[in-house]
Amino acid sequence: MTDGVAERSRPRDRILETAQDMFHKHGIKGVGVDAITEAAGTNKMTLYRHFESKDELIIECLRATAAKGAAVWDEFEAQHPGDKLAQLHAWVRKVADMLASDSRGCDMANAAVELTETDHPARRVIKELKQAQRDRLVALCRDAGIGQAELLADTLSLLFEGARVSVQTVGSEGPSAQFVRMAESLIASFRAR
Amino acid sequence: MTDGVAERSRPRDRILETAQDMFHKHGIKGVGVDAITEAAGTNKMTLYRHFESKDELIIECLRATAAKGAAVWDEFEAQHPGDKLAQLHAWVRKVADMLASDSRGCDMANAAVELTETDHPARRVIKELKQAQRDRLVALCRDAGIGQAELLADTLSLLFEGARVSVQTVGSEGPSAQFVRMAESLIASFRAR
DNA sequence: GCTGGAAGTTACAGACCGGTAACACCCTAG
DNA sequence: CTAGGGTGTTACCGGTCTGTAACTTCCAGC
Repeated sequence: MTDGVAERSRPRDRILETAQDMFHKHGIKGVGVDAITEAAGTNKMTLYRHFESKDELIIECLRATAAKGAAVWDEFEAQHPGDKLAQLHAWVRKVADMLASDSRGCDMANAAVELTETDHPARRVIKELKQAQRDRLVALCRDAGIGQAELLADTLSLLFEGARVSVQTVGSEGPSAQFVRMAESLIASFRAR
Repeated sequence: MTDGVAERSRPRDRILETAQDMFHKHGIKGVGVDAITEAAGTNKMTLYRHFESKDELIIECLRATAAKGAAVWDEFEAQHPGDKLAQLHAWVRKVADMLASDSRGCDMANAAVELTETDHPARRVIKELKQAQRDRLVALCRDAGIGQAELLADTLSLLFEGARVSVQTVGSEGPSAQFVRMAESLIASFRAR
């Protein structure tokens, strides 16, 4: 039987899960490794047996978060098999849900804000993952039969990214409240070209 | 004669200027008060004689940065007196300049990412300043004779915010490179309605 | 020249940080 | 039963952080 937050899974998994959650809520520099291990029901030595440094843990967390995001895209395909336009609209709704239910924005973007050293090992990972996200959105737009797929995907990307930041600064009643309307009318106008 | 970075102005002004610069480059949690005072050519005691805490210094820095931003808007008015549409286009160009010349994004947004405590004193200041920014953009759009001024301003706000974040994650060659094209075609389509 | 306030200096308190060493424990595979 | 690897525990290192105390130095206004 699992007991509450920290499942009785293997320590490494608990650490990774807990670290993702705490980094998301309190920021990377706002959480120490001691706090993570305590919340994960383990200890610092065990963490350092599985991750060679906090930086590596950060990277693994970002990869795990991105993998969860990729899984959501797979759900779109499962729910609307072959219907790329429906998948695009599902993405818009999903984004709106995230904006309404979470006020801490994108972990990768937040990490990029916090980790200012240009040669920080996490930065290239962030760039890779964000480019993969963008590529997937471009492919979706293209496969939905939209002409200027790159431009639409980039525009939607910026709206998305901006909305997640805006929620953090002025809350979900600010400009981000109009995200669905903006995205839908954008998609419509690109389809009309 | 001023010697390099730290002008021979009054210590409080030097601290404020230096702190703005260092917070912007290295993040709030990435800079200690000792480092600020040293770079400002003064010392920690003097800082704490002028600011009651680091948090208050942060707030003053945000206000100062916002004031500089407001001054840019005044330049638009000076360069295109009465021509609100030209001022809107000047804003678009200015944003593009910022995206190309600075890779560290908006200080207020970055602060919101770093200061995760919901009751942090800086958070309400960030919200106030961001709302003021938004209000000014709405007014500009409305005075430019655009019908759905709020919606256009909110859309431009999200594009802007998203572009500044995107520069931090994937660089200035990513989606943010299309900002001008997106903004201009948006303005055109709103004007056509 | 004197005085008073602003600024500089040194030292320190107390907390937290990432990371490591040494050792005890437990549980499973053989 | 035993061996060994994964895990837990405690203590510690060296460094950094915000913030303060006590004292000295400087400089402008009178």
